[in-house]
Amino acid sequence: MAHDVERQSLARYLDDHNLRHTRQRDAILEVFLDAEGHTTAENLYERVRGKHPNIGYTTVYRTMKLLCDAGLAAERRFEDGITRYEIMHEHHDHLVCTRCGRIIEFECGMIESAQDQIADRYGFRILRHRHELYGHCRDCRDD
Amino acid sequence: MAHDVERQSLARYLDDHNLRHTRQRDAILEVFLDAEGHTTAENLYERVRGKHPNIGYTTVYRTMKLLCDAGLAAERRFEDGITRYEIMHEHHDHLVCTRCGRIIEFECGMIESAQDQIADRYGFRILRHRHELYGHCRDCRDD
DNA sequence: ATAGATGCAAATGTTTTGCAGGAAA
DNA sequence: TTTCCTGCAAAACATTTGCATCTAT
Repeated sequence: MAHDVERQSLARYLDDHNLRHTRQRDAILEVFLDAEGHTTAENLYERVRGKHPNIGYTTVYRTMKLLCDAGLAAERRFEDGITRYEIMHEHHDHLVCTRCGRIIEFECGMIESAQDQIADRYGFRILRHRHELYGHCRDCRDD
Repeated sequence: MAHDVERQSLARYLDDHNLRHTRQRDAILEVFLDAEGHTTAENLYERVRGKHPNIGYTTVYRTMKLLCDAGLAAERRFEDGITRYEIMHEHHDHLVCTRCGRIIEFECGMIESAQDQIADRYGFRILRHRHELYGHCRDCRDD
């Protein structure tokens, strides 16, 4: 069965926190993992509705928050103001195509260490950051 | 008289676009320039009300949009979801203290060129970016 | 049996829009 | 006097909350 690791991970988190294992949580986790990308609450909602026509937005939002707490998902908010959820994995930042909406992940050690230098300069302690490059992807650029 | 350059700059923009020179626009520009920082609409609204008790939020928002179009102001939206306006000047990014709300500007050529390299790698054309470092400033860190 | 979860409707909070009256050119 | 502005109230919009009901344990 696919997504077995994640399901177990969620089960463990629920047990550890005295939370309940419900069919809605299962369904949302499944749909979230199938997307494998930067999914919106709306997209999740519509797709879960396929299997569970009565599920509400509320449950989608609450469950995604739960998945974030459980370390399975991460919230991202780009310029359009809509929250997207991605499957949690190593640290990275994003390129966002403002034409087709494509989101590309990148990672750059040079930038990370430059950030640390800047933080030092100002006596600042960095807890997290947000670094997004907006523009046109290979398929959308005109030049 | 202070802020003379900016007032003239606005006047020129209004003339060029057949827009009107009103006392509200004057007042909001004045209050915006006095702040010299990353001001919210709420803050502007409250301070303009001191001189013009009847002014509405609508006018603040519309005027700030105008000042952005005129190249005098720039909009920034950090993690708290509230739009802040800063006086337009050379390109820079921000350190944001999540305890006291202090905002420090920084600029780093090394990061800029690293970004260009990343864009090249993906065939991406960067139009703009957002780079924010969140954490605790010198006065707020505990370690 | 009971703590917790769900889903609807209503609230939230910031920003935007419709519109009737008001002011600049 | 005509075009643009203003300010109020209401809308927009994504997300959250109150609450009565349901369900996992």
